[in-house]
Amino acid sequence: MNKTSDIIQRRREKLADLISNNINLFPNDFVVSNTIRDINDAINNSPDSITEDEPVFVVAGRMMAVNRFGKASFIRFKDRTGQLQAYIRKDRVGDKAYSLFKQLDIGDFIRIKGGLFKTKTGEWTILASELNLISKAIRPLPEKFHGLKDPEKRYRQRYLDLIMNPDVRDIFLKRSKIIQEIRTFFLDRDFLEVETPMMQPVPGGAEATPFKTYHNALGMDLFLRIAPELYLKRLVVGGFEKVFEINRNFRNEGVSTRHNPEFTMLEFYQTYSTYIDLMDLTEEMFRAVAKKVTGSDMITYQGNKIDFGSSWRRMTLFAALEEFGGIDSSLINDKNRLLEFASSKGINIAKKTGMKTILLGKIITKLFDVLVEPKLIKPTFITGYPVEVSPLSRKSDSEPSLTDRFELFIAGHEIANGFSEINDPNDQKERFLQQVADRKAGDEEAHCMDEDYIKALEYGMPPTAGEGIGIDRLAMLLTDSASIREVILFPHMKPRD
RNA sequence: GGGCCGUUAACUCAGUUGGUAGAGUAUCUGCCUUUUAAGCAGAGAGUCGCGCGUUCGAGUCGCGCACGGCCCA
Repeated sequence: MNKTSDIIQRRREKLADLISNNINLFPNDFVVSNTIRDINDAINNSPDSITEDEPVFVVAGRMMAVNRFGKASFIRFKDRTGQLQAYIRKDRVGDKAYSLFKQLDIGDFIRIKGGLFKTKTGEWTILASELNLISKAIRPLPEKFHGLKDPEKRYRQRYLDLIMNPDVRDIFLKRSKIIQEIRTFFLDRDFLEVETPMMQPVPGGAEATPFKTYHNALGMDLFLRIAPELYLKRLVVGGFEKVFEINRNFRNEGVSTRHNPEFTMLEFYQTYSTYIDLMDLTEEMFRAVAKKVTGSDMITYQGNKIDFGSSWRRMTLFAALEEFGGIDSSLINDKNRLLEFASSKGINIAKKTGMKTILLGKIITKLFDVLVEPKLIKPTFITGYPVEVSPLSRKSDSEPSLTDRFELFIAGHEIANGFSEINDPNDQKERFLQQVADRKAGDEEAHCMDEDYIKALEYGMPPTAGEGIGIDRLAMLLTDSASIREVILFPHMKPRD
């Protein structure tokens, strides 16, 4: 690592040579007037009026390939908008510029001024009348044909991945577009975009282990948020009747192809509606975003065709357990028989929850995770979640042991979670107290009491429904990515050495 | 946490039963004014992830560790 490789050593010698010839390797006074897109537009719009002399373009970009002949060269360079070939002739740019050009390397940034012509093979090419070095690369880029493949290097040095692999670049362009389209979707429906605390004194809104930090001046512990939920609902109390936030959550758990310790979540809340309305809204939003981003409402994910166009199946948790998990409905309310069933399938529920007495709801949702979730390939809303695993969801009027809640599954992944909110402060307080008791009983991910949130509810919150959608997982679906690391620019990695 | 796989030149990869470390691209030198992974001739470039062990001798065999990938929990 500390030993300079041959190739970099040679590059450094070349740099010293350029410097001694008074070449500024990092100038900052060159005007760039055009993008490669401008040039392509000109070619597409009026190819017949183009000559070697006009129009004249001034573009800049990173040199990606060079074919050198004696006194002329073809190069390929790219900017953010595309890639273009240039032809550099010694008799056109002059002896001085050409001898500088001969010392340039793949990876360097150059500026070219010139008109366009078509080569023998019919490729539009800029014919340089001026050529400048505008930024020098000291390290060599990976080889052009095979590119950069080593996944570790791709994640650690994402910039190289982005330079070398257009598919990777495309994924992140799509990710950006996904977020932009979501934002547009909600703004168009009169939602207000807000930002709520990332550092919270009481971590709430989800079952997860938080990251802990410390505020020196205030002399207090703070937690990186595991969800924005309780703050967004405080805003609903405050009169923002439709709010959304797209931002990071942090959960102190392992990394996998589906989990990164920080991930992006969309949460939104809308008054005077129910979880049923949100299912409809969710379908509408996914359809709109998929169409805008991929051009179609039929996507392919890891070989599965997934239809975002037609309406999605809705079924209860119990029905799903019966249909996909092979669990007879007579078992659903019988803890012991369910536990027997679980162990017959090799599922150790006690180990998973860490609790002395295991709640029925925990057993059911764990069985669901293992037996049903991977089979829900087509988009499916699951409803009817038990109260004990839904401490922020409104109890169902018809069946108070269940809640007005759904989760959305696509391609075997949980994508969204939504429900009608509890707006009765006494009910919410009881639920928190039960969570505190569960925590005492060994459930380390149970919710904490948030007195301040109860106080807010006591001022009155209108009937509201809210939902969270995992943006990384949505991005995985719409870019056909098997791992969450492929849709996060800088996934967390252990430092080397 | 467990299992499997990977780590060799700047990049992508070979490397046989253990016997002087290989290729392509890239780099450097020379020739070349329409190439498309340009071509021709020549050259340089390696702590084989790290450590310990076995052996006359380890990229190769064994043990441990690190980092990464996939799968399972």
